[in-house]
Amino acid sequence: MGTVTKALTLLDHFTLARPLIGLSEMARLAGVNKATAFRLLTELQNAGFVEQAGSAREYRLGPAVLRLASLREATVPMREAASTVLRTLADTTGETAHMSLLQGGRLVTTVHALSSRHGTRVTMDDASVLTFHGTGSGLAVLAFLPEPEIKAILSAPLKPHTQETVTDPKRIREQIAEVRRSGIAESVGGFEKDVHSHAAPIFDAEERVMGAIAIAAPVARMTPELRSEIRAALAKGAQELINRLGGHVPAHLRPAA
Amino acid sequence: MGTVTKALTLLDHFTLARPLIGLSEMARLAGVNKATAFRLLTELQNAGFVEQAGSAREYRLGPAVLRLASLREATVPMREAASTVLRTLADTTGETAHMSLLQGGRLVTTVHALSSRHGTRVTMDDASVLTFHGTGSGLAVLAFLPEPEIKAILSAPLKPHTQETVTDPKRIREQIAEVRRSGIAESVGGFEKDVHSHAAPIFDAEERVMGAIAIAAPVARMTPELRSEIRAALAKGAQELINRLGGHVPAHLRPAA
DNA sequence: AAGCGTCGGTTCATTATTTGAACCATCGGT
DNA sequence: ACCGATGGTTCAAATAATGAACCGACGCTT
Repeated sequence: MGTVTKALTLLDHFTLARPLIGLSEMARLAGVNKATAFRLLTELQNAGFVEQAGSAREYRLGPAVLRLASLREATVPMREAASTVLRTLADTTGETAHMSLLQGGRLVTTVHALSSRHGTRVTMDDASVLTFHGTGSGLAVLAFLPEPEIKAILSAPLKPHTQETVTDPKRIREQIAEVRRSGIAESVGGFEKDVHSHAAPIFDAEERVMGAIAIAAPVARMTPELRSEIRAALAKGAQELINRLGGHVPAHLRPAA
Repeated sequence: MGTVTKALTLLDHFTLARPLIGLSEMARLAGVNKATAFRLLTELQNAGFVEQAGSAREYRLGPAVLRLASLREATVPMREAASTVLRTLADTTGETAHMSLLQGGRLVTTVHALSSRHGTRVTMDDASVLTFHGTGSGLAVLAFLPEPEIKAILSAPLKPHTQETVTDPKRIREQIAEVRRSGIAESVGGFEKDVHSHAAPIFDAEERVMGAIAIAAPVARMTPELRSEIRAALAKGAQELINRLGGHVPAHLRPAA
């Protein structure tokens, strides 16, 4: 692994749950020598990607990422496009909508929109990492990944998040076959208990899957009517978002739509 | 220079004016061998920091920066805090307000707020880089930087942006002395012609200057009344923002306020 | 269509950087 | 006073980065 990759990997260990990381802890998390971690963090710090916070000298993400994100958004206005689509989805279905994107082999939630129709709703955070096997979004993406990548993902150990998480590769294969037929993925309680999520894949200009949009509702509220409403809204929303982002649905999928 | 720093330096060459950069061009801009640029870009690409766009295979910033920015904002909600303060400033003064932050030795505009009171107004972009000598924000920050850094900045060649840009180190020294006295920096037409900008420094928890907030108005609209209104609003806004961000004004400055 | 310049990408021997075990000094808890 | 942890530093050994030259492809001009 190159040094640069290693340095950037360090940044992946910052999460919402762990926004501050000390030197030794970082070395442990990333599996590198403490001296190496120190040198890499120092370089990241000089570039403004991390900074040292407060008393314990722990590291956290720095302001440089804001500049880059601002530029990215100016170049590819994805957040903006997605958030209007998600807003519509959340409003029409009354449930929580979110978009996740494929980033370096992982699926990361990037934008979300909550509905205020119900007192209870599924809450979402941006920047959280989803699994391929346990979430609707994950299945939606997995179904349209190139076969070698599917194989790699399914042959690695699949951690169950809840008692209902499907971890048997064979059953997941069946699930993604169904996703390919219908264009919509579904997962009940696979990531968080009592959450029923539907998702539709998003494709880029080269017809590769780049992420998914999803709607997550409490299991208790799911009815056949809501289910078909959600699936219809998702299909429409996904198509619109793909258009806005300049993407294309693969040819072999279009007839079904 | 470390390899990581070199890789991150590549990212600095993406700007609003140049969001797409080809391999050879990047090598030229960054002053590295084409093979090196290729390897670094490939590593950045695998981490999602850049991606290859469209037909000419040019590179642009990737989606990974969005995740990091989202996390940074969750950890240090600076944009949010700043944008409410800037909103108030823009509303009370009727002019454009913006915040710039020190990042790796450069001053980068991070958030801005426009006023709708007048038909003409100064327009701003996020993520643009300001010079220390030609802008109000630059002078506000420069005045409170450690002496060695001031020296380094003033001994490098200072490019004039307009005919009115002050580039004589001696005169700049005088300007920042005045900034230290009053706490407010001022620059007329130094960056863009016909723009009169006022700025106040922002300090972090260790009393180091971390950036500035500024108000930019058309020269034609500047009157003694507006000027004192702006200076008062800026002083108040800066103090509030410093509080919200958990910073402290250096002890030797406080008596003056 | 031949020539030219540029592009993105690749190769490989040389070189310079990264690496990691061991080492400090410091801090908080027992 | 000790223990175990922390952030940070050192230096010889190992490894990864480097850059000149090269490739095929593309778009011009002649």
